[in-house]
Amino acid sequence: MLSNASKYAVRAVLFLADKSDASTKYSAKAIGEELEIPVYFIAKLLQQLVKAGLVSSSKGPKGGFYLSEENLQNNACKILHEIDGEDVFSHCFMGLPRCGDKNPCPVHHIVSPFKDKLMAKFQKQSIKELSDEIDEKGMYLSLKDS
Amino acid sequence: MLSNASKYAVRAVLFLADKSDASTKYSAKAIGEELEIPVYFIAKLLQQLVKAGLVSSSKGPKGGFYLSEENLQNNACKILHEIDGEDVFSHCFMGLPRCGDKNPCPVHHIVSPFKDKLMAKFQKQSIKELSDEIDEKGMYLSLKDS
DNA sequence: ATAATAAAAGACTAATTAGTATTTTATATA
DNA sequence: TATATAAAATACTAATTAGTCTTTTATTAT
Repeated sequence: MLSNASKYAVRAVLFLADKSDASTKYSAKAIGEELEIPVYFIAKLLQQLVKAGLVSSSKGPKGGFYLSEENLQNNACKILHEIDGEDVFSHCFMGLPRCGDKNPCPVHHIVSPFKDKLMAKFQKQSIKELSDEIDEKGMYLSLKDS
Repeated sequence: MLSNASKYAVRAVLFLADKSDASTKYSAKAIGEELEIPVYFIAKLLQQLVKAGLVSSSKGPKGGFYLSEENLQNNACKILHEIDGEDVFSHCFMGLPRCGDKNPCPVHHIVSPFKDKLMAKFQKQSIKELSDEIDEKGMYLSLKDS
């Protein structure tokens, strides 16, 4: 459903949402190691997100990636769309072309409400709100030391 | 989540569950065209399932693929496992290593019940039962002519 | 100024998944 | 018994995804 790339990207962004700000930046190396993601890979992904205006960065010593206040107002869906393309969630789980409420595949009635719930998480909440919820409810972006 | 291969395979098997029996067989060509699946591809997949004992076949004129009464007693999960390997559903949706009830990723509480429901479909029901339900509830395996 | 740091850019390689084509073997039927 | 049919076996090619590496550019601090 999601590519490794977009999973990595979302985790990295949520990490930055929690830990970074304009004066506390993280290098690709630090992020990759913290989240157990290949360093060169997450570097490339974050650069792509910077280009798309979803993440902020600065070069040089004390540079790195971070989320600005504006970045925090975006929803997580934008990350997915930027990395995996616009139709990440639109394909039928069983691969049935033109599957829908009127012509459901055998698992449409299970998959459809699941997608709705995911959308509520990723689309209706801002990254800031999602990140706060992750903190409150004790969810994890990394289990490196657990 | 599922590969094209396993989606194709499940649809093909459910098609055979509905339409075939020991005296009514379908060629790979017929199945591929009916389900809008690349013919050579579904041929190869069905051959793999025959080898695994999940589908039956006979060669020559009037030959083709079909499901025997024994084949119908299997669950659909076996198809998925045969094609995509044993850990199709076990990976975390966000790619978090060691995600689980105790250490949930940000969408674990949404994904986990979804997986349970899918399991109930694919693991607890036989292919026969699933196929009957598809008939009853008017679900689709193909929308070729809709 | 210069050295060190870290992103940006871009060019790769590797692995996996998807799909196609060819040859061989078995079997029904004419 | 010859022919046509269709699976089985096998060997591919193509496309996508995953991951790595090198060079360049900008910036900070010494």
